[in-house]
Amino acid sequence: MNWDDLRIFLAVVRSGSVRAAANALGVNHSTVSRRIDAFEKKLEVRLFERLPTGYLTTAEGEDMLQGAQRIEAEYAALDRRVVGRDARLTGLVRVTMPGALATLLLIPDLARFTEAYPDIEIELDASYKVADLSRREADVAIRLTNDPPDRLVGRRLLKFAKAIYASHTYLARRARVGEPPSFSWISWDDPSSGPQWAQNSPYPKAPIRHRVGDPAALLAAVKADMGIAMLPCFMGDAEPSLRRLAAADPVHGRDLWLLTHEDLRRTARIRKFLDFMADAILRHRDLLEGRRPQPETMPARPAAGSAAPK
Amino acid sequence: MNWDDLRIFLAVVRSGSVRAAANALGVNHSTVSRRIDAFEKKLEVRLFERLPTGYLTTAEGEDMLQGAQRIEAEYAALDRRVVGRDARLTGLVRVTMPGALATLLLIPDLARFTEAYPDIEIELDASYKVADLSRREADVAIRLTNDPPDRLVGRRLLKFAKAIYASHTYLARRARVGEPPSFSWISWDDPSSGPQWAQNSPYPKAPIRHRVGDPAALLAAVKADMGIAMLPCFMGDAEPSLRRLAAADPVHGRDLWLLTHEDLRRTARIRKFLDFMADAILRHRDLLEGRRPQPETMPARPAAGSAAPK
DNA sequence: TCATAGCGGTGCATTTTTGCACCGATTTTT
DNA sequence: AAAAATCGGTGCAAAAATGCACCGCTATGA
Repeated sequence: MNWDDLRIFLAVVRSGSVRAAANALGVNHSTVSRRIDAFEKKLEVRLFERLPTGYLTTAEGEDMLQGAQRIEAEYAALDRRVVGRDARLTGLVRVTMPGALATLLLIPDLARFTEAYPDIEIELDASYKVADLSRREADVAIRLTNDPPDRLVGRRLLKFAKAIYASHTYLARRARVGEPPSFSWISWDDPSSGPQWAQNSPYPKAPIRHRVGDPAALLAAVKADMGIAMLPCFMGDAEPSLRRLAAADPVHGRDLWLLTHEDLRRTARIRKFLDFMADAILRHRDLLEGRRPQPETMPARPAAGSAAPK
Repeated sequence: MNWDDLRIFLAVVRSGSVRAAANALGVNHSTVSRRIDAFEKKLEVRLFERLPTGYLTTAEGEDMLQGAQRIEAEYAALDRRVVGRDARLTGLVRVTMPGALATLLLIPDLARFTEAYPDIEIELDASYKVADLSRREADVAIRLTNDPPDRLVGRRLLKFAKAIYASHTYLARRARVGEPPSFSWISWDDPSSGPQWAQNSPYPKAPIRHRVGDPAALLAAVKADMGIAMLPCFMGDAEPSLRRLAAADPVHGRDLWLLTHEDLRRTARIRKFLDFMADAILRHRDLLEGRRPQPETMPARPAAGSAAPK
């Protein structure tokens, strides 16, 4: 058996089509089609049904899946073992972090790192997908969580702050002195927020009028006077045209972690990257923890009472 | 990582050279050389030192070995799982058995099996190497043992008999009536026999004059009047020119087993083969258990006492 | 000492694998 | 209903892998 066939097999099982698998594998879709055909011929087993919408794994294919996954896990462990012993400051570091954090804050720090270590390459995944570090989908994760996975090691750097923001223009129009504010929410489709977060907010009566799935777009919407929104403080406080509402302290829902896999923590280039980025992020600590608000130019009073959502 | 690289790596570690590995893998030695070079370049690790006498695994290569072996074991299990579900009476069955048993007894039975099942192919390994059935070096083992491995399933068919034989001509020359016999031993270089077996035999004073490493050659040497030897009864009793000495019962050292791997026992073609060969071997039971001695034409008296070796 | 047998490595030809471009079918979106 | 986007599959050219034949080196055996 050519052992590489299983790698193709797994990609197709997971992706559901030869084209998606080809994308994941970085090869042409015709290659995947032919590799699966050859693999089935060799085993004399039908692994997939060919449908117009893609490949459907057969019962025999399902039957191979657990064994294939164990093999994949072993390859990943071997790979980490090899990479883990690399003492050189050269090579690739794969990094995953929230896109907004990258784009609006940390890209200059990444740039400084690559200048300091010209033989290290960064591959940045800012897609919000949760990378599997055991399979080296990423080597380092900068992640917002209160529950880091057991297999990962790293540092809890700081408490990540959010607050409610609006534009000056919006406030001038919607929050006149002596009148209750007539705000509406722009919400972020964030699965980690429950459906009641607006009701638990300082503006429970404000309706959710817009929904935006991308944090950068959310920021743009607030700046465009479309409503109020809960934004990370590093985003909101960096914009002169925006103002915090609810003069109370911002909320600290989750922590910001800097994580890698146990097997990679001694990899020289990864250690350097971790140390460098810990340092860089801690220099942004006040901004990230919400201690750099814009000076108030037009105060707004929130409704009495309720704590803001996480 | 191209997962097939590990298969090449393992073969080289085990074989000690690219040429031996190429033989084991069934490819050209230049392919192995290039594959290892490419693998090392990809990992940026030196796995082997190149010596004039072959490849020597480096510390980094040794470090990968256990992981690689686990991966190999998983592939083997997957392979068995796939083969184990094969309900057709077609395909290859790999069989291992002692060469002498094949050549001098069971080849006609194998021939009858392949006539009965024309779509099943037999690959016979009669090399005396102990095949690893978990890696499908063989699917079926006909094996002399008193300690079958736990992972294998099968039947203990019969007690395998050996006895001391000489040619008629030899006996006429060396065992005259009224005189102590002046025999010498031809021994088989069998690591499973201790060094004292001759002293524990009925002819402890007979010196070991010859050593022969191949059972077929041992038989030929006895027929050529070179001495006496312990032979399997199915060999000795089938030769009219030979006679048993020590008229006592032959010795039954080990049992004859018919074995396969647990995962393959439901493979249709393997079940058929096992049933067929069990039947065939049991039809040879009397011969294999030593109950078909040639009629004595010139009896010889052994020294009093000692049991024969296993 | 010399012949033989083993070894690793490589140029070139052959074979195999892969990518490209395209096809037709089906599903989804406008 | 039509356009667009997805899908699986395939002919042909390009790229990669492999085999063949050979080289030079070292170790072993006669």
